[in-house]
Amino acid sequence: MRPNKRAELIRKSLDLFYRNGFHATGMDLVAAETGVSKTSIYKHFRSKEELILAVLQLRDEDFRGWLFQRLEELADTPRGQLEALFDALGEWFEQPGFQGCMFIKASAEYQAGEDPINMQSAGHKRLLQEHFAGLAAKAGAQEPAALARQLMILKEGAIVLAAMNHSPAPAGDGRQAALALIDLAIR
Amino acid sequence: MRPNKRAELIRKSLDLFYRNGFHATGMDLVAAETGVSKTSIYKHFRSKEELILAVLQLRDEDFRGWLFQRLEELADTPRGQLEALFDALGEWFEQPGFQGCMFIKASAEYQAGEDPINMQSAGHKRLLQEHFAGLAAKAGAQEPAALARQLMILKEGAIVLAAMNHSPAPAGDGRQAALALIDLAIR
DNA sequence: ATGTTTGTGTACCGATCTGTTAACTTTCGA
DNA sequence: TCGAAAGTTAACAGATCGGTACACAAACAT
Repeated sequence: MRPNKRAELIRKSLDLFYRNGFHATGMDLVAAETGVSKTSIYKHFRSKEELILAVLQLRDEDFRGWLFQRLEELADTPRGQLEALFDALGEWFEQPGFQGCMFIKASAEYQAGEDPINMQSAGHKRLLQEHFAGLAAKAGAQEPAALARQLMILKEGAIVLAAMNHSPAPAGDGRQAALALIDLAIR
Repeated sequence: MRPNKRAELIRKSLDLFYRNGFHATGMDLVAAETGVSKTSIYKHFRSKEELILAVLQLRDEDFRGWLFQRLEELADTPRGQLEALFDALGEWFEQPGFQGCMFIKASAEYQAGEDPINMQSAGHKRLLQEHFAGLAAKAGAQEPAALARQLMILKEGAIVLAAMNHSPAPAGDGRQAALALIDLAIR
């Protein structure tokens, strides 16, 4: 399979899983929507789980790449980038196809702690948290890790509520809370 | 069906859906685990969706009843009850079977805005938010609704991260953030 | 030109999905 | 005690699930 075709298969699968959920999306639908026969799919992915893991890896790279770049565009200081977090999230919430965080949904459907899908989802969150902790340290926070954990909590909560209520409003409330917490953590 | 038996069916179904997920739990398993024949189940619930809605209603009553009572036990002032929120959540996170918020998972699996399951999940969150807003108003917050929305974001984020990482730690971080936000909102 | 790899469509596998039909038991009030 | 209501088991629909077998067609390097 040409690398392009493989990448396209993963990306289209991502759209399907993101819109319909994982259990609710059958491999027949994946084959029909991607235009790749089920036989070929199973020649490159030993199971549906392996395809999901590839989808999550793409999502991880895409999302972190987008978010970190957007933060750099919005601010050029570490503190400024932390403060811009919920501005970027607000832009995401307003995108037409926004349906919440793919990793939250993945770990909700595959919630066993030792499940590879759950572990990969947790890994994504860990990478985000480490990035925020690095920014917090550069910004001079007294407890960078603690601030990063607080911002992560705000971020996940805002995503969940925005998705459930189909409203971008939680970005504004999260932003206000984040600014206050950042202000307290960095003097 | 005796009311007791019906209630038991719903409660056992709740456990199954909570542990395994909604799509991943078949009605055959529900019948086997509850001891109620599938024929009888479908005599009292027209579809799996109706059973899920009954389960969510029970969960809503149980959870709000438990949380609000626990807050009253932990503090006797409105502000104290808001401050005790993450102490109560921490207790929940440490319970053996904790697997996250049932409504977040329900709305993740049934994410269409007009889906009754999604609407019922959003209704549960709205009731919680209104309760917090009432407490915030009694506590003298300048913008009770805004504080309630911020606390909701913290709450959902802490639940999601505690479930994904199988750790009660987010309760402590959420508590610290909540105390700071409450202190800023109520002078 | 030829043989190998790679992908294709199609039909199929056994299992499971939600939901139903039918005949038989239990329960329980009149 | 009798008869309706409600529950039971068991088999069965029709569809879909994840995954595979097989025969065939295109692409490719040699």
